[in-house]
Amino acid sequence: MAAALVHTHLCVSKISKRASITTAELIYRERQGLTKLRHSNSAAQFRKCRKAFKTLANPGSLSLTRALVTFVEAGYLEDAFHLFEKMPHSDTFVWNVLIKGLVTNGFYEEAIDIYYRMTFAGIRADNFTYPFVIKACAGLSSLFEGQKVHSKLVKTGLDVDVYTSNSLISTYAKLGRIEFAERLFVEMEFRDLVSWNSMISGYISAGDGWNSLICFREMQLFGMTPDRFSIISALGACSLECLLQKGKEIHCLIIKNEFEMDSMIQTSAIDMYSKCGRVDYAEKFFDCIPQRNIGAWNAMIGGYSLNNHPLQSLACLKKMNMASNLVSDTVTLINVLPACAQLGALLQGKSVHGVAIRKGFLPHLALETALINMYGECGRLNISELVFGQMTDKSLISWNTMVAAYVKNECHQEALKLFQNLLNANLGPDAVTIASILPSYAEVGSVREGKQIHGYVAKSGAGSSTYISNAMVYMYAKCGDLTNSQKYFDGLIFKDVVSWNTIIMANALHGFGEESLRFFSEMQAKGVKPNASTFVSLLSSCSITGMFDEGWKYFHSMIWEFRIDPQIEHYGCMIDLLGRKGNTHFAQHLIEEMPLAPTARIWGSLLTAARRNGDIALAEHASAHILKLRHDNTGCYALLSSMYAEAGRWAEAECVKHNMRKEGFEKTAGCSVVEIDGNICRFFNGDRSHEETEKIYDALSVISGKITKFRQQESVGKRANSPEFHSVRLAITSGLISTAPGSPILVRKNIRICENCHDAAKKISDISRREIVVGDSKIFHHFKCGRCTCRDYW
DNA sequence: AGCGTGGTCA
Repeated sequence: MAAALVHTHLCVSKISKRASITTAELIYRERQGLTKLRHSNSAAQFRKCRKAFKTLANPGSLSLTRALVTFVEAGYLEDAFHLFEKMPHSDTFVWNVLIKGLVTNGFYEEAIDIYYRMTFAGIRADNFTYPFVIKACAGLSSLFEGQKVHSKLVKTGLDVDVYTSNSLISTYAKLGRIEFAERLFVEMEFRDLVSWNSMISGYISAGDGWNSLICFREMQLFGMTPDRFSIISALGACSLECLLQKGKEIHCLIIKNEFEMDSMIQTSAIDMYSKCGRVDYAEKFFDCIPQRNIGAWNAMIGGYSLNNHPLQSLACLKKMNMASNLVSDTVTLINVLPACAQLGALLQGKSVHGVAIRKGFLPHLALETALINMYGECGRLNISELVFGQMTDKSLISWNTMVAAYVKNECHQEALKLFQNLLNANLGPDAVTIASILPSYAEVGSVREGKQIHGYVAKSGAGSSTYISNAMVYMYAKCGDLTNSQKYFDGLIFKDVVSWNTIIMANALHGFGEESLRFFSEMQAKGVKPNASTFVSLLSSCSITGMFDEGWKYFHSMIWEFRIDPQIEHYGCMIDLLGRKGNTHFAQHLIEEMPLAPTARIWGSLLTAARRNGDIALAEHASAHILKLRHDNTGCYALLSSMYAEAGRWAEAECVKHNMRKEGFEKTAGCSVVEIDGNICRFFNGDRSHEETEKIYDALSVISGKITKFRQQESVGKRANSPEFHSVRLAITSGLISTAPGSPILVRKNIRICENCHDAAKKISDISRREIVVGDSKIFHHFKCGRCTCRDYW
């Protein structure tokens, strides 16, 4: 209790810094207060406040209590506090007024402290006190405090008060304990309209629109007539569950009850229609409002953003600024930012940020989160990071948004690091977090990390989502663990078309073409209709494993049997397939003839084909197109320069390297990762930083001796960038000497494996009698008995 | 006596 008292004084001093009021100060404050009140445009309040100040200046005529009420009503917490400390406060009423003032102004912690100070002073809290105290618990998100207060209520018998019970219902719902709210509601002896409304909105806090609507119907069966509160909540329930029909019914109720001029109902109705995906209905409703309030505008601006009409969203904001005297508030900005994000309109986004700063809206949790998202979508991660770093208050949503921003910009390492911080901060990841982070695990995660995230998926209950399950199947496959990917897939109770597409792609990635085809037949046998993505997986599988005839067969059946128009990705697969067959002319022809504009990825396929066929002219042609289309062309430059080098055209090779540096690109350093006893070992080319370096290099020299019989002499020179010491070989060797004989070795590499190492890996798999799996930037190579699943084309 | 419950757009 002593601690609570000390705390109270600290908190009080936050609000009221001075200890006493002088007459001069009073006059000053009066002037200040009066000016403020004039602005607030309330003549009645203005007169009252003036009277209150007079009362204070002239203690003879006093009604200090009345003055206190006036201060609290005007929101002058400082003055209220001064007065409170100076007046006798043996009366419950005085305390109640102060607590009310604190709660309505958001000083929840202080309100709770005053409540404890009150009980400590021996003043009995009454049925007027508790609704505020309970509301403060909700504001603090403190279930602990809430339950403490509740038990006190039961002890004093005040829990039968309908006001108090109603507050408890909504507070429990807000604190995530809808079952407590339900129990209270059921056990209430007398339920009024507010009780029903609290329950209806309580279900919405719990994210349960269905029960909210059931409650809404039941209240009518009990003879209660819904008021504006009930209607606003019911509309919220329709938005939550996307129930357009039900929403229209409630719209009828609005008309019947003549609530159309209620601005909050207007806002809710616009929101309901746009959340149900009918921005046109929302627009109609909006257009019929003669005097639009800021809420209606905000809902409309948000509705356009939500339904992917970013230009209309921006236009709506402009219209608001032009056609009305309304000014943007925080919600306006929060709603228009997704539109900037969708358009990638950095300039507009920045100007919104500017407005937020100028108007003093920051820091603001939701607004900052929207900014992080906008900058992330516009590719300005550094600003996202800056905003995130400066946030004084972060919610799980802000964390999720930052993770998603990293993932969107393919900064997977950063995403994983942030996710780790999130776990360390003891913020339980939710389904959104997991869905955002899984692609990063797929891109850079190890099998061990994959299993770790598997644990979080199970713990968070996110595994019941098919979306997340599919991402898990893909993640395991992308981490190199096809067995667990398969297992996870087999364990799925509900498999949608994406699940099947994923397992087909998973097998394609690992070069198991026949398996892919088998899954394709199986999905059709199970009655799942393939979609365009199914064929991307299937055709990729054909091209990766070189099933030429099957590839064309499926391409044709896609068009003629399944009536799916080929998209650019399908053409990409076919061009890969043609390239693999060495038919570069036909590949080029297909690019020219296809009805879609070729992308950098398409020219990349042609470039790969050119490389395999040693066709430098074609490679130059493809590269020229890539350089025009894409910004980051590190891979393209690297490939071209190595082709020139292989052909002995050194000057041109050097020229390409020069251009690359000129544009500010560095050749990506090759890096391979192998997992040994759950530890991740990372190797660069010629890396000597590993603690077992001597052992690894000794073993590698023995291996090299066995696989390159006549080149032995050369390697004495030991150039660090010689293929002999490429990162893949270091990783494989490290795996060989540190794991049990006969067990498979899994290595992942950030860039394409070079031909020399591919050849070496085949031989190593043969002489060591081990299965070696190497995942490079494109596919997984399963080396076994001197052969690779990619059949030497990648 | 006066202080009380539920609500929109994020």
